[in-house]
Amino acid sequence: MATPPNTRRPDELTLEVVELIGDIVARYHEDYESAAAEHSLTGAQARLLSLLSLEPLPMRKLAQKLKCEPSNVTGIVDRLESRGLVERRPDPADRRVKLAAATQEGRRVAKNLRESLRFAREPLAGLGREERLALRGLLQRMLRQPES
Amino acid sequence: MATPPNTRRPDELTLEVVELIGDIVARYHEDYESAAAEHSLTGAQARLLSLLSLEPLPMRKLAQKLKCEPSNVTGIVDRLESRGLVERRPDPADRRVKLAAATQEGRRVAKNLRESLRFAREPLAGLGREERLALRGLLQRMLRQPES
DNA sequence: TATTGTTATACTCTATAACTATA
DNA sequence: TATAGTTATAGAGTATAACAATA
Repeated sequence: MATPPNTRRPDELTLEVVELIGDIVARYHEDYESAAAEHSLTGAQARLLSLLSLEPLPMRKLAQKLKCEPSNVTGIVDRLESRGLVERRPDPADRRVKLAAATQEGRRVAKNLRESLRFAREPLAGLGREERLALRGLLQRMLRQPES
Repeated sequence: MATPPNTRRPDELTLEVVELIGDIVARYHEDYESAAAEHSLTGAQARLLSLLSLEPLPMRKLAQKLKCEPSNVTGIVDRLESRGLVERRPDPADRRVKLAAATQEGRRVAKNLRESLRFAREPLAGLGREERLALRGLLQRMLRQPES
């Protein structure tokens, strides 16, 4: 028999776990925003800069990754560009495309940002290696669930 | 000897777990925002309404819980009030205070909102009872870590 | 004097629609 | 025609500072 569609009301344990995840999410966000603020960045700017610290991306692609409209990306990149953290380059293959890329300074800031994320150290500090392995496995399985 | 302050660079496994948590956070947020949008609410409005569905709160207290300035709460409550989901009541004990409270309709919307949070069902659907118990334990221990 | 809530202001993020330059 | 990026616009969230009412 196939698994029935999951339309039942979640049980007590599930709700409890969902609430805990909500707490983790809140904690993660606070840490992320305050780490960004320490570098005079907004959350959106920090996320975009972090993406670009890995590789240059077309504006369109950035919008997809940030899950926002392309018109928003223009403004965020504008602000980062005016601070010298990001630059726009032409795409040799398609003259319509502009590639946004982190400058050297931008990569430096992105690196500092990553390292100042307290969340990376503190909440996990109470877990031993075995527990982190277990947590990793559980999170991986959760993320492997279909979108809908 | 006391445990040394945790200033070391996080190891590979920790970074991996942090990244997974980042993915979970992103997924949770998408779901939360889209559940809110289905009820024509913004994320901030949904969070505030959810708080008030439990108990009436002074504007000041709401700002603390939402971790924003009190002046912002005025606007969010204004918008919810204009839709009949929230109302302001005087506090008999202190005439400076205004208590924000969910209306009956507001509580109904908050309940729907909670139940339409897909995150409560799907990502956890792949985990059995034992795994959920393990996850709960791990998350609880993470949240028990000090703030700083 | 201190506190509560509000107003005024300015900035950022957001979506939508219209525009341009390329393809 | 279709696509990439931009501009214009309007609404919402945010912090800061100043204010009225109350403690």
